[in-house]
Amino acid sequence: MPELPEVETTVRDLRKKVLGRIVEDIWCDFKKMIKKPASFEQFKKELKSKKIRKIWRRGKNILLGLSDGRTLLIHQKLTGHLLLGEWELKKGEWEAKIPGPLFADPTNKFLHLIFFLDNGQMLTLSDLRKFAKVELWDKKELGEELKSLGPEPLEKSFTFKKFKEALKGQKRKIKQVLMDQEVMAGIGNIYSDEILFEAKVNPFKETKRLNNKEAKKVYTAMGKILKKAIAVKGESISDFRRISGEKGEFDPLRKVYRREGEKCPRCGTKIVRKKIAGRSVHFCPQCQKV
DNA sequence: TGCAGTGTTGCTTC
DNA sequence: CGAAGCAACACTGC
Repeated sequence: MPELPEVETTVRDLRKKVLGRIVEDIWCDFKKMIKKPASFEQFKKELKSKKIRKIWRRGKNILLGLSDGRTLLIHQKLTGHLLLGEWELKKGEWEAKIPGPLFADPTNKFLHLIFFLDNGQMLTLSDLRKFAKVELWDKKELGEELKSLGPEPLEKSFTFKKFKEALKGQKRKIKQVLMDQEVMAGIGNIYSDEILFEAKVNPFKETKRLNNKEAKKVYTAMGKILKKAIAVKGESISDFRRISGEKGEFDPLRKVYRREGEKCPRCGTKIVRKKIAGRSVHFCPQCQKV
């Protein structure tokens, strides 16, 4: 599940490897993932010969700025992840050259989209469940598209004061609010559980019932957990991999997510799993009392 | 064996 | 309007 730390990891890896590269050709076997422009042929035509000039992140979106001023937006959703391989020209046709160790990992074999680049590299999207979306936006439309996203949790400008304002008037439980991309952008199920454990706040806590001290703890834990996760290149409990195919190293640092029945590392109480609005939530019933 | 569980987003429903 | 439910999809585990 690529959330903010995984998307940030991908973006930093991409900057090192594909900045300045030119898209020579594109292959796709699941054209429904290309949402804009509507036709794949048009998408291919518009991307061909364009240079990748800028790479950044907004929430969970990967953004590639192109030499014609347009931007390629990739949202990996649940199981999508980008991988960097190589191609070679055989009998006048592109052929993907797949590094053995990378594609020996079963999560890396669901290739549905390939960008053939000008230096013999290929940037591919592996996505088991095929929920990922890819869009090509004009500059002025992109701003409109991203407008609904809330602030970036790690931006310096997202102060505790701004955080409290974002929580103001919320009628849902704190876990739901942290995961709402319009409130703040980039947090999903894994990191909301980990942040609330770190803050010792119960995920079922009604947001309006958080006192200043608790809100501060959630805010501080949010910064701490997200930065830590970025430093170790994200989690790989499920499908996420770095573009090299390597796993992120957050998994052993995970305190509660998917640890139902295991002992809380703080107090030894068994971690429980419950549901909030149809999604699983993991927490320590002792450390995180309502 | 079959079916619930997995979790992001956007659309539909209430 | 806001919140809940469900579909998009495919594989795993019970």
